[in-house]
Amino acid sequence: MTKEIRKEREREEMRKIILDAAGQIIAEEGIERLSIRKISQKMEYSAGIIYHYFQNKNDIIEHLLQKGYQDMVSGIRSAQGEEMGGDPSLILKQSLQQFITMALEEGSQYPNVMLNDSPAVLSHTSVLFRGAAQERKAIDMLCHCLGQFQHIKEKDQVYIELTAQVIWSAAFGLIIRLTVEKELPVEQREALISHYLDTMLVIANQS
Amino acid sequence: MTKEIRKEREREEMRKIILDAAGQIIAEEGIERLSIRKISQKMEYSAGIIYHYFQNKNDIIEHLLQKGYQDMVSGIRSAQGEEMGGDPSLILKQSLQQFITMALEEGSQYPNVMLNDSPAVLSHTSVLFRGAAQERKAIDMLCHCLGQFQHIKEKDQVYIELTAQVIWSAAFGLIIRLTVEKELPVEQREALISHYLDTMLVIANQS
DNA sequence: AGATATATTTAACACTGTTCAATAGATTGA
DNA sequence: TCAATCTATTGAACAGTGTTAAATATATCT
Repeated sequence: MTKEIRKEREREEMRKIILDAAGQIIAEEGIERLSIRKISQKMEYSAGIIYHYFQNKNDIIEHLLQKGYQDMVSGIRSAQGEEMGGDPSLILKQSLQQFITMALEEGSQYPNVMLNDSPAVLSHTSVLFRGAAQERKAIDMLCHCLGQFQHIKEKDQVYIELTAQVIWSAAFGLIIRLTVEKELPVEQREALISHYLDTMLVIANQS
Repeated sequence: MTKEIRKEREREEMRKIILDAAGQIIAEEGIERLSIRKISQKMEYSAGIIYHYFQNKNDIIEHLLQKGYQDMVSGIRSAQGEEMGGDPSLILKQSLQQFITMALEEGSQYPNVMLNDSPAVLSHTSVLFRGAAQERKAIDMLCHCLGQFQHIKEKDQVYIELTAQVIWSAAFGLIIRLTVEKELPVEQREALISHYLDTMLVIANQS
């Protein structure tokens, strides 16, 4: 009995070793330079073994992204947990701010993982949506937040959902933009984020 | 003299042959399956020759994307050219509608070129921004359009630019979303686009 | 201890993008 | 027209890729 548990734990440890090695390589050279052989080399194992722990290279990348995404969602959640007098505007603003900040950090920590500008990558942007049961959580949090605005209370659930989706998509587009356009000066980045937040508040505050 | 002209024309013809072959392969199998050897095979030339006409594989892809982007911009321009009584709301709505429609078409015509969900691709999303002097044109058109709204007239140029950027980013995020989430039912897609358009109009119509 | 199952390595396969010396073809000058 | 020059094109090679499968080592169980 306890054997299976230990075996499972060892298996999980090995998976972590692989993911860590991959994450390190991505951080160092970018995801487009990630290769199975490089991972195995960094792990000091042979290349073939990786396929006993992951289906393929994509599987590895998706696991990395899933984790990044999870961090972001829990980041938002903690932002919503903080006391701010129940003011929905403040909560919304803070949550979106937190989301964008974390996404951008994630994207510079694993440069070109969340999003990328090299030939081999923006591929994985998709995982932000596709793989992500986490995404649904984030949108639900947005819906809940929107439901607390005065004028939105009168609308139906579909309206709230659609609005959340639009706000969410807009955040996503902004993040891609800021990730891709590396040469954009800091003050312009901040102005853009700030204007985005203001604009989303306008949307939330009036029909 | 005329020799150089003809040589240049032949060179351009060869480049077109390469681009067409590449575009065909992408349309058939997706960009992640595009390879130099496949292009050369479809052209019925050897692989090496391609490097006499393009620097590398990316160069080819960027040329394809540049073209797609150009089409989109001129699509918006023609939408703005149409008569609609000078109503800025209508013009804005129509332009954004046109942009989204064309981007989604482009993305299904060259599946996974403009955007992609496969491991190897969303890479090229970047070109929508990076390579694109065209993008600036589109944003300028947006700014011009926004400048015609009553309450925006009073704001400064920076405000207009930022608003245009936010609207643009939001469109982009929406396009990615709709491109990636292939399984989303048509009516939901349309509801999302429609709500996006309404929301952008809200932004344009009040501060 | 031997048998069984699992972890790991090694070697191979079929690809990839890219480069470069060799060749074929056209263009030029004498 | 013939040789020389230049350019387009080929074919082979290089160093790499993801992935698979048989062989081997290691641990587990009877």
